[in-house]
Amino acid sequence: MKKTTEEYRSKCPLSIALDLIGDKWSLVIVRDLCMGKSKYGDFQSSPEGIPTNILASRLRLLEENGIVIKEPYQDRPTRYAYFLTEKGADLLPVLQQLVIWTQKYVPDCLTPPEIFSQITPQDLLLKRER
Amino acid sequence: MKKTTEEYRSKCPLSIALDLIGDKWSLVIVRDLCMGKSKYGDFQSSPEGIPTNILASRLRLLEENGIVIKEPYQDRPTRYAYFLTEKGADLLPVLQQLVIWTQKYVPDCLTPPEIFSQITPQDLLLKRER
DNA sequence: ATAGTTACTTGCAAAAAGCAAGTTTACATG
DNA sequence: CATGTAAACTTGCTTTTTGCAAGTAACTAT
Repeated sequence: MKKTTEEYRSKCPLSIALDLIGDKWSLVIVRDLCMGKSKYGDFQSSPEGIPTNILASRLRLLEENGIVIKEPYQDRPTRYAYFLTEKGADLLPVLQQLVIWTQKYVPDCLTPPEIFSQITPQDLLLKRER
Repeated sequence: MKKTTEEYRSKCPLSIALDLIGDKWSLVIVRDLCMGKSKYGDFQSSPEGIPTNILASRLRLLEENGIVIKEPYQDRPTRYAYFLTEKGADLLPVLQQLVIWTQKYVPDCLTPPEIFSQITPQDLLLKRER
């Protein structure tokens, strides 16, 4: 995933998207955020087993790119919970299409909770506000 | 991108999709195929400037994963042109959603040809048959 | 005969990923 | 009070992947 200051490979919107979130881990974190996870340990406990240094660096990059924001959820020590921004929530249709594709072509993959295919980016943000 | 024989990180359809095409280059090649490019040199000449060894390895993996097929377009020496399979063409909605997202959030990106947002996976395969 | 084209492969250096261990700050227990 | 546990990271190091440059093979054109 691209550091914010670097240049894009081209001005094609597809390649820019891949510069920003085109790696093996970023969208896995976004998926977890869509499913309501918000703390560091939540992401670590996902079945893919993301290495902790990669998780920390991806959260930083996702924040730099305006896809997530972090908010303190306690003091002493200050700990942060992570949430999707509108920009991040708008990645949901991308995730949904990826899931549809895999479901069609990869036999032994799981079926996500029904709600996953039904929610919209707005739903994710509304959940946030409550 | 995943070698065909390896295991997936999990059985989640999202992470499987990323195991298969979650890297910086695979979908750039799929984009070019959607736009009618088919020869090695066509992919090389795209503005992103894919390194030739990466291009060769990605075409091999995309073929192993059933996303592209190659067909000889001349003999002496035998040269192959690459085309999307149905599985590959069905990645179009993913690309379209990625483009919508970038257009919404990244100011100075280009607008793809109007046809790109209008075509369907079936159109790509029909084009093939002619 | 020489140069050019197309589609690659090979070798090597640089960058990124992955693993294990360590650090920090605080709470909980005996 | 000392020890242990937990959450959220960071650091160090090895392995893998990427990226660049150069080389190769099989023709075609001049």
